[in-house]
This record gives sequence, C-alpha cells and structure tokens, in this order.
Amino acid sequence: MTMVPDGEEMLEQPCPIRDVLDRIGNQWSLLILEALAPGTLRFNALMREIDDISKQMLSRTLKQLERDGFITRTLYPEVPPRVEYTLTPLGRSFLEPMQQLVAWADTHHGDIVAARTRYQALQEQT
Amino acid sequence: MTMVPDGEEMLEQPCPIRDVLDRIGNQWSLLILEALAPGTLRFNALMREIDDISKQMLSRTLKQLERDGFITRTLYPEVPPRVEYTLTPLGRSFLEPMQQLVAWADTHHGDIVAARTRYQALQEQT
DNA sequence: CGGTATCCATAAGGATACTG
DNA sequence: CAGTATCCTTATGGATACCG
Repeated sequence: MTMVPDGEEMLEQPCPIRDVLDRIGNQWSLLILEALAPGTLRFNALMREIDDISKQMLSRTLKQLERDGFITRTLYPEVPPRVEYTLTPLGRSFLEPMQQLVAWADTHHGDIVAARTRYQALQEQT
Repeated sequence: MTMVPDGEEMLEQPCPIRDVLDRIGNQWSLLILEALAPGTLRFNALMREIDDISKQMLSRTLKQLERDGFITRTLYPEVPPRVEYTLTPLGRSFLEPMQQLVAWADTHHGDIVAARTRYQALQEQT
C-alpha cells in the first residue's frame, strides 16, 4: 500500500534539469501553461483552448502541475461545481524561459524540417 | 518496406513547440547538447561526460540530433575509427534558450521539491 | 461540470552481446 | 573505437464508460 495513485512516482532527481524536463517535457504541460498565461481558466475552458487534448490527459497533467507547484486548483462547491486553474508565482516565473523556447521553436522549426528532409534524402541514396 | 530504422518516425508536427519538445524533451538530448556546448567531442568522450548514459541511448539520441540538424557527425576513417560530434549553427542557436531553461531549473528546483513535499503531506492527511 | 476507472497500444529507455 | 542487434521492462498517451 504505497498511496501513489495513477502510477505517479516521487523519485528524487539529482539533476534539476532532468527533473524539470520530466515535468514539462511531455506532450501537454507547455500547452497548458501557455493557455493559463493570460489568466485563470476552468477545466472545460482549457479543453477548448487546447482542443485536441482528452479529459484524461488534461486531468493527469493538471494534477502533476499542481503537485509541482506550477498551478493552483480552486474548487467552488457550487452546483454544478466550478473549478479554476491559475498559475502560481512559480508557474509565472517559468513563463519567461518557456516563451524563449517557444519563440526559438517558431523561428527554427523550418530549419529542423529542412534538416530532416535532407537527412532522409541522404539515407535514400541507398 | 518503409526504411525507418529503430522505429523512428517522421511525422509532420503542425505545432512547432511540440515538434521541438519531441526532440529535446527526452532524458538525454539536453545533456548531450550541454556537453557539446564547449566544443567538439568524440563518442566515448560524450559517454564519460554524461556518465550514466548507455551506448545504446547515446547512439540513438545522437542520431536524432544529427537528423534534426542540431549536430554534425564526422567520421575519420582511421584505425581505430574516430568520430567527432559538433554543434551546428542551429544547435548553437538553441544554446541560449536552453541555458535559460537550465538556469531556471537550477534556481527553482528547490521550490518544486518543496511543492511536492507539501502536496504529499496534504494527501497523507487521509 | 469536472472529473476517475479501466483497459489498451505504442513509445521510451535499458542490459547485454556482438561487430567492422 | 564506435557503434548495432536483440530482447525486455516501464512509461506515456489515449478511448471509453462511468461517477459525484
């Protein structure tokens, strides 16, 4: 009985960057943080923002981000229930390096695609 | 017969940041790019720099980075063979946003660990 | 509305042995 | 020296159905 739901582990990572990448290096985290950058959003609003994420993955990723202190989850016990997600100061502090990364990706995405095409062409010369 | 060795896929990602994360969001890519930042290194030198990476993973990750244009691989056909890995201009251009991310990770790693500890404590109040 | 439970497919990571 | 091949384990992502 270890009380670690959903297979989430708490392994202490000695290397900070690896630990951070484990958190934000996945498919969805960055998209969620971007979506929350302008301000608080509710669960279904996030679904609509990110569009092709499933409830399952949104729920899981939000929980990780909350656990690691990037966002807060506030439940308003109304009927129907309302839940709001907001960036913490830690989450907001991450926005700057993140947006640099996003900017780099936007600028250089074409180069990467081009490199891949070149590489593939070379491979196909038998 | 698709000629995609090792299960590597070439899927066109519509979203630049996702595409970039697929490449550098894994366990090893960033460590390799950091190791190559000061200059050219050989295969076994990289092994020693990164220390706990296996030959298998180093080989695979280097190939991806080469394919996507971050590094070049130069084979000197001597005996024994010598292979040198160097950052391309694209790879070097990535260094700045990457080092911002690393700096953020170093600065805020403690906050993340603290947030996790707090979260876990809350969960354990049954 | 905002999730969780279940089950499944694929991808990532790795140990070990072998090779040009 | 610098890898590749093989085999295996675990992690990640997702579809679907159900719940408070």
